[in-house]
Amino acid sequence: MKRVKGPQRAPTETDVAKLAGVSQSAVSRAFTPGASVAKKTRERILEAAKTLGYQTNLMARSLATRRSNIVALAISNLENPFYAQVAKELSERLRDTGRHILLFTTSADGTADPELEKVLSYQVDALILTATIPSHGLTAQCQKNGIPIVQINRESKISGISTVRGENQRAAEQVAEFLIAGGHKKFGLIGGAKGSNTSQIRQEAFVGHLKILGFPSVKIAYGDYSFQGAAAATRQLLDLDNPVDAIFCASDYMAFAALDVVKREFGLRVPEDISIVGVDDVPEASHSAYDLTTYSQPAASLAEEAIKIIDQQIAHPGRRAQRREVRGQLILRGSARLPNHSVFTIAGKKIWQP
Amino acid sequence: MKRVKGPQRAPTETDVAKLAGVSQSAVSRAFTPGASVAKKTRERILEAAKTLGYQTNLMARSLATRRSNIVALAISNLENPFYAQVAKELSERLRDTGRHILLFTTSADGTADPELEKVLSYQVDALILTATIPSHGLTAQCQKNGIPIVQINRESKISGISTVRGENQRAAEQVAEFLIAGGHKKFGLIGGAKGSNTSQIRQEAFVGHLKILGFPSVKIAYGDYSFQGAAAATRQLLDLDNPVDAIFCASDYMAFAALDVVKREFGLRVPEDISIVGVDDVPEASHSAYDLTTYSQPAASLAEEAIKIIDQQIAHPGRRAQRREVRGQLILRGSARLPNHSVFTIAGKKIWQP
DNA sequence: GTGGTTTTTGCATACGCATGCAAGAACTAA
DNA sequence: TTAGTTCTTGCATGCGTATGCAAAAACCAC
Repeated sequence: MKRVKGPQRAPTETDVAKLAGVSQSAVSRAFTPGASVAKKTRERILEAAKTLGYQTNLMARSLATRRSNIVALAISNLENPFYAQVAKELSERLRDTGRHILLFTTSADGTADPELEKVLSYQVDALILTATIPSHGLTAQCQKNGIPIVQINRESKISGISTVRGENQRAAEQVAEFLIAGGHKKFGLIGGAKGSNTSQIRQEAFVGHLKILGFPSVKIAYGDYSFQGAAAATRQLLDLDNPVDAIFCASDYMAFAALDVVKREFGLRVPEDISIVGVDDVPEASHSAYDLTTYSQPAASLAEEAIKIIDQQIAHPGRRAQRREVRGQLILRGSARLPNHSVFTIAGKKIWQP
Repeated sequence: MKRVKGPQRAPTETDVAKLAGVSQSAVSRAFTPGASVAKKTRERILEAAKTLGYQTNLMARSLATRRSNIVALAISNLENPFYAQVAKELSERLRDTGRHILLFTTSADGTADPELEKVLSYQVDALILTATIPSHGLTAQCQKNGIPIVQINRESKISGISTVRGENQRAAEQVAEFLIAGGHKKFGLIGGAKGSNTSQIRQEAFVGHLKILGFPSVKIAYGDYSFQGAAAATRQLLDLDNPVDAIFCASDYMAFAALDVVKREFGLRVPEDISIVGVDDVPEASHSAYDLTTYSQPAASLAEEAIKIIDQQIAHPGRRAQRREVRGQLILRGSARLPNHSVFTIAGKKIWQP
């Protein structure tokens, strides 16, 4: 009795062909939808493939077809549940169309990661970035090779890059109005990274809108999108001579840190003493531990739109980059004081309709 | 003036060779560490490559070398911050050795996902599973082709699969002792999925140890590792005629749900009325919102060990599967009553040393 | 300068799959 | 039955890189 030892090589189309008594090309066609194979032959081939345990070698296929069915996903903040959720949504949607994600965790937000340049080596079909800005070189290369780039949750001035984002401006403005309606007077904002334009847009809209409405002085600190950074930023805003009584955070994740500091270190009551509002509406925001009022930015829609853009760009390579905005809404919970007017409860959900 | 239109094909080694005035093989060697190329030639080639923006085509390379430098990672619970963290750690460590992650988000815990079978098509060098059990077919195929499989945080009876896990048994026993020392008498446990052996081991150890110590009756409910599931399980344990006053949860993520329900729905004070203990010590556990007492299971170490195993298996294909246990410790925070003896504070950290 | 040793280089081929082309098989209509 | 169609099939080649082998070049010692 002979025992098989050591790793064997996986069966190839040639192996299958031999067993089924056909040519390698026939086998290839049997696995190519729409190719010309007789029904009977096809069955014979599939059976042979099954008994051998044959699986298409996608490396070889992609070498021949110049399509890998792999999409690169660059994430800087996987510990932020928002991006974890985006990753999950993307993964599931891509899977449904037979594609998979090659994961790149980039270091900091903002600047480009040299590691990311290697993306092209993998012959990916597209590149999705969350909270990451690609280098000029990478962008140029992708453009040249017709690889679409989509940024999620970041604007980009670079013309070749498509964009999917939430309602940054409207979110900031509505939060501003909401906090004013709640009776607040001393506003603070915790931005993300200074280089992040998403954060910047929200900041400008928040500050600008408050100014229009009669509150010209908004205190600003930066949390760098990290938990620790946001905690430090919160301390900054509360250690002022005239500390703020309402904080708008550029992400839920940072808002969690703000809540922590506000309650534990400063002993403040939320929302009686201070209101905290975030952006994203991650699942944790609804946990009673945080119970965070926030402007939502639905990960599922972001993922969906991003993939739509990719597919369009692949189908029509010439087409120019797109910018899409996904709708969100203000989710009223317990971390911000409710205005005593214009708040309605519909189907158990609180709505603010000024 | 001629404008370049449409996507161009990426430059190949042949292109570089032509520009540098050498053969394609020379270019290949210039990019292969340890290959025989004259220093001068190499420089000329690298320069040519640079001006053309050449990047190795990894599909072609992996076709020729039979190594893809891609590791498949299957994750069922990306929304659980513990696994997000594991993914991050894995990604960073693999990146340092020039490898990348192909992400598979599998559906439920426990059973095999047919989608995962496609893993082999990508010619991955290894397969890392978190909270996922591969099908027999997949396992067999991997064995045959010499592709190592490592499970993180799950045991496996299957002989071909390596395992990296935390101290499941010790964690459960120590938590049991700790809760007894805290004066608790009515114990509950929230398990993960019924099919999860990790959960089962913890359950048996917890129940068994409590029995030895004189508490034979432990109430059990299953949270299926999901937030909603754990919330329901908590209700179950508290709706009993004789409700529990201490709950051990098979994961921090589920413990968060338990805390939520206990506080919001039942109005209980933690830890005065009830103690909640988790396992994992995810970053969120230290947030004051949860302030969760938990037995740690360091993601970084899990990732590190998993990769070590992979590398060993690749280096020595014959070697048999390994099982490793990563050490953790009981992290004392505010969600569980402290015993009034044997608790010490060292460097700001509370330690329980019975 | 010579013979021998070591390094460097190119040629040819393999990796596994896809696909244009032409030959062969099957089928249709008269 | 035959000529004309339509389907199937195999052959040959290409995708971009790696590598064994032998030829060429460079180097070395005397």
